[in-house]
Parts: sequence; C-alpha cells; structure tokens
Amino acid sequence: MTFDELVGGDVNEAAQGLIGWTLLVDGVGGRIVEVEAYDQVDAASHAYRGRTARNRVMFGKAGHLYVYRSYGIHWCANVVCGPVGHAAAVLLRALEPTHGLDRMRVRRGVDDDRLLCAGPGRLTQALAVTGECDGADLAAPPFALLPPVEPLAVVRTARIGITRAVELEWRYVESGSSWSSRPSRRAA
DNA sequence: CAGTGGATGCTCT
DNA sequence: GAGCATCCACTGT
Repeated sequence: MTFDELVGGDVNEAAQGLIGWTLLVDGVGGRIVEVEAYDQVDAASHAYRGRTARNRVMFGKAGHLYVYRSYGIHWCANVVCGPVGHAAAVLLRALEPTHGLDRMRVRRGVDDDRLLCAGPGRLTQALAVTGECDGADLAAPPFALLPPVEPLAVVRTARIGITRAVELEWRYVESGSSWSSRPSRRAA
C-alpha cells in the first residue's frame, strides 16, 4: 500500500499502518514505533469543536503535516488523514532513530539515544520540526517516507496525556519496541 | 522507581 | 482567564 492510500483512509487504520514506516526530515529520522489517532468525532481532538485558525490543516489534504505548540514549549507533529473536509490526524509519538543520529544528539542535547525521539516533543526537536512546518506536504522534500521492509506486530492501547475520551484505545505501538515514550519493561 | 511541580505561550471560553 | 495531545528536575522511598 502506498503512503497516499494509507493516509487517505480511516484514521485508525492509517495510525496502525504507519507503524514501521521510516520518516526522514532532511535525511534525519527513524522508524515510527508509536502513534495516536485523533478524529473530529473524538472529544480529545483539537477538531472536536470545529474548524479554527489552529486546526485548519486537519481539515485539508491527507499526507500533510499538522504542527501545533504544546504547553507553550514543545511542538507536536501529526500526519493529516482522511478525505478533505473531514478532520483527522495521527500524532507521531516516538521513533526508533536510524538516520542522522549525530545531528539528533546535538539538537536534543542528551547522551542517551533512548531519549532522542521517545515522546512527541522530543521527536520534533530531534527532527527540527517547528510551527513553520505546519501544512507542509510530507511527500515533498525535505520530507521522505519509506515503507517497512518486513511485517511487524502492533499493540493497541489507550492514549496518553489526555483528559477526555480516555476510554478509546487509539494508541498504537510496535510490539516489543524499546523506543516508545513508555518503554515496556519486558521489551525484547 | 513514584510522585510532584515549574516552565512557558497560545487557543478558545 | 483556564487549560492544555509535554518534558525535565527534583523530592522521597
């Protein structure tokens, strides 16, 4: 399945399907190992109360980036999904760093590679994604997306850091990955 | 390890 | 004026 086909469909199927893809920004990035789905029918979504200046990109074309500021400090990056006019997006929560580790270490200022991309705010800092990227097309440079080379298992859980619609299990993590924002103690 | 609180800016009520 | 789709440092076991 192509990236366009994947993100053009149901946001939860897209979220699960995005696990294992490699995201690069100017040659720096890694494999997506943790994401969450958000939809306009979902009370935890920025689009729940309709279109605003901040969330307008969510209503636009699939495969573009929705970037917003979180807690006044961090940036969070989402992949817009579904048809134009229906607001849905997949929040990128963690990558397994594979490309440009040196540049990520400098940007993050940490020694432990485990902390380079484990969390939505950390991931954007490591890849230098900011509000200037809001609305950018992920199919065009400096962005690149490479499909997984082999099948992988995905675990579904409740989302993290929200207060509404906490019962929905719309978080997807690569099974056994030790690179997620909430590492499993039993990671292989 | 678990729990707490501060930083900090913007959006929406 | 409240409330965040967060991270980090610090406390106490």
